[in-house]
Amino acid sequence: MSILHILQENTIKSLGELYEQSFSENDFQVSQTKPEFEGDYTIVLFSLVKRLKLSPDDIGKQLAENLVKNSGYFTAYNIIKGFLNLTVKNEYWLEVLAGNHNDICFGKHPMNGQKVMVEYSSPNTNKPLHLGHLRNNFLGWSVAEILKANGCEVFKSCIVNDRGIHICKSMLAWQMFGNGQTPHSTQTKGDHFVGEYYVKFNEEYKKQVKELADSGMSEADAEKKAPIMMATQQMLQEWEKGKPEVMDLWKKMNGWVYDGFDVTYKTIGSDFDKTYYESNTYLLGKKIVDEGLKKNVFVKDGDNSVWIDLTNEGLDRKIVQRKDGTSVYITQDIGLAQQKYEEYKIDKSIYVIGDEQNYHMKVLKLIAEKLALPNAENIYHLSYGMVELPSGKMKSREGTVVDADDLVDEMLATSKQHTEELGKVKDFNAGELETLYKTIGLGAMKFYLLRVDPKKKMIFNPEESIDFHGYTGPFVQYTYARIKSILRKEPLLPNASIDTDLLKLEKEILVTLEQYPTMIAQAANELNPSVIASYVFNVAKIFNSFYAEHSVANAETELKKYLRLQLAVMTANVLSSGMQLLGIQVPERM
RNA sequence: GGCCUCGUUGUACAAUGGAUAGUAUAAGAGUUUCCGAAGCUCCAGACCCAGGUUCGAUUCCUGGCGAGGCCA
Repeated sequence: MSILHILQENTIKSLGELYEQSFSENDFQVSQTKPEFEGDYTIVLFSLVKRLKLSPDDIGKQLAENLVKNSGYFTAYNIIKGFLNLTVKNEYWLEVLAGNHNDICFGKHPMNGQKVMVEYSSPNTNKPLHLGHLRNNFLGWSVAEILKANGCEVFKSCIVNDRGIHICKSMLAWQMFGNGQTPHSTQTKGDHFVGEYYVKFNEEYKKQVKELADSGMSEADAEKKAPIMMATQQMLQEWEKGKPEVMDLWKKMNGWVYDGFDVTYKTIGSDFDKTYYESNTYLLGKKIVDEGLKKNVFVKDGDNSVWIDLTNEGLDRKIVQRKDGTSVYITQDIGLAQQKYEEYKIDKSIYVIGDEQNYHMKVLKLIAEKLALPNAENIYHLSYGMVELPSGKMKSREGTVVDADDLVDEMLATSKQHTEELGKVKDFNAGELETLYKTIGLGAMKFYLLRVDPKKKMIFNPEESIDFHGYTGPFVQYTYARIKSILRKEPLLPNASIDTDLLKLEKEILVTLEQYPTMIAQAANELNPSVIASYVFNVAKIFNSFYAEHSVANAETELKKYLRLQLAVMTANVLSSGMQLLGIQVPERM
């Protein structure tokens, strides 16, 4: 139990004794004491003033006296303008340190029996991954790890959008312009290869539309009547009927794409416990429509299309099956939601999907609830904002989309350049250097994309992300490597006793380290890795400022040296653990 | 047109309704015979506007203005 909880419980108890009423933790606020004041934790007294009809000073004084006398955890207090600052006894902090400094699992919570699925990444197979996918992948992976650390059993899943008109576009363009070329024959990564034909399709399409429009056809008609588009529509129908040549082509080209994706996923560290393919799940929609009609959740219109009325929920009437009997995305998604539950018996289902789908996901959840799917209320859309560049928004039409692989390459090159400029790694061999560049480059990118609240749109600045100064991944990695270096030179040896006199900065490190379990719980609760990112950075910063002034080597006494080494070990463990939750590689040297 | 999200220093990000609105960068001033200066110390700069609720509002509510997204 953290000192925060201890303080809350004792405060509730003390208030009860003093004023003979019952209190809860919502009746007052506890926060960490600001550095410029004396004390470790602060109770804000204003919320109690009205209820007790006493002045903040009186309440503070009575409460503090009681806490100091009875709890056994607090040694001193002061009251400033309605804020009660309490000092926790040194023995408590030293016990935390002695008991946990060597525990590499410190901060992680025991299994709680909850099963959670995190669906993320979810690519289309007609083009390669881009910058937006990177935010998605890093978020999904990190959230899954954070939930595990918080005690959940987690299944990572991915739904591959492997069918539909967009795939057929690439396929048709390859038939027209491919000349039998393959990723192998052109030395191109498979997903990029297929993506090129998607671009070629659009170029040809635009050309044909313009020709038709020039010959007098209306713009709208031209868009429908362009031969290449009609051929694509026909191919989609043939695919749905399972025509062998089309299926073979489809399998071949998707295979190329998967080979490409595998490489990217391996580089960025994404993995999945279960991959779903839309080609297998898109028929689940039909089952759902039947079920919905039976339960009178859906209604059939005169033209045979099926609808759901969500006007009472403040939304629209929404179509769930077209008049030709084909299902729409939303119904397929509900079918898959049901299948996930049946296969894994999950308590909670998290979808990492961009915020442009907020409306879609709201409807999905609502329909699932109306159909009374198990745990429908525990469908959660982890919505994230778009990633923009300093130069502006990414627009596929304008060709300003940043390719994931290209960006990763750029990050590796930059990390190499910066590292070489510093010239600190002369004793590294070629293999170690390559690993290091990857560790730094990817660490920089992950930290930068995760340090922002997921809900908010953000600007990704590649140059700034790989800066070794400031609020960045490399700074945290550097701090870790530096601690490991100190510990190599001066290992921590067992010692019977420890200095009980703490410097203010030593205590600041301890207070911060002790909060790690709370931070994991908060990050899991909010599904927000930025909580961990800012915490880890804070730990690194405090460590640096402390050891700049108070080195291990020059410690005043042996007891001080021992204490500082213990602190260094615990800091390294927390940094390492936190970086792993963010998917960041932990360098022993850099 | 309807619905949703967001406006915080030059820039990028924080802040369960609480202390002097944090942090990082860039700008300015220091700091390497000292365990890693990829560090540390100091300095200066911001809540879109107008109302309302409150002991107290960047936060909650209403209305503007501005940016973005979704739907037909």
